[in-house]
Amino acid sequence: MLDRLAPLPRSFYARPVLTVARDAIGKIVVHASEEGIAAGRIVEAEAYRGPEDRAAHSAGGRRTRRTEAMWGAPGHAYLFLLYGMHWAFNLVTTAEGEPHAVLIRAIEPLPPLDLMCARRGLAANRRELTNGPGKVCAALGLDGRHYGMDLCTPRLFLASDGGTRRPRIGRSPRINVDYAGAWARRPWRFYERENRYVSVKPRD
DNA sequence: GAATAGATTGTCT
DNA sequence: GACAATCTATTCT
Repeated sequence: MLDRLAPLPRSFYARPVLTVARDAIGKIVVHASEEGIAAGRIVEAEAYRGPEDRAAHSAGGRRTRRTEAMWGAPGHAYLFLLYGMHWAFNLVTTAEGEPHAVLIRAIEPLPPLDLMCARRGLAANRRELTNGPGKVCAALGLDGRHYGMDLCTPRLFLASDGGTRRPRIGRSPRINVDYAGAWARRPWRFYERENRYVSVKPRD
């Protein structure tokens, strides 16, 4: 099943970041590593749009070693370390020189589940498997080594599910960006309604 | 179910 | 030296 999936083209990422974030819901992330294959349906994602968006790492035009990937060409991976112990996975979007990215906050794991369960130390069908950005990276086996990786290769990519399931999409403010003032209240988080793997319960 | 504390490290001021 | 787009275990109710 998973081996029949083909990477979405770069044109998928080379669009406005809010469009990509919304369109990412229902897409499948695949990571094929030496350990094996792991994949899931994206059920929650957030858009970050520097330099004007004060919640983005690229806010105010910040361009450092850490944020460099955000400024690069669309269709690449931006990963960063949170709180010294969890990685977060983002899609670089829009165009080179525009530091926009989509944070993948939650996925619904797809079989085979054994590798993801082993990496998380949890039984299958536990929603804690992948209901948060750090958990997604742990389950998929993503970390700093994947920084800047091209998402249009068979190693790490997004794919369409072939339109088998049409997600009902909800919107809400982004999670844990209170420091960004008015920007924190923008509804730039997208999620699949009623999906049990969505991290923070939306109030809709 | 909600609230809280503690973990732990690369990056930037 | 402060801090971060978080997670987990624990301790409540």
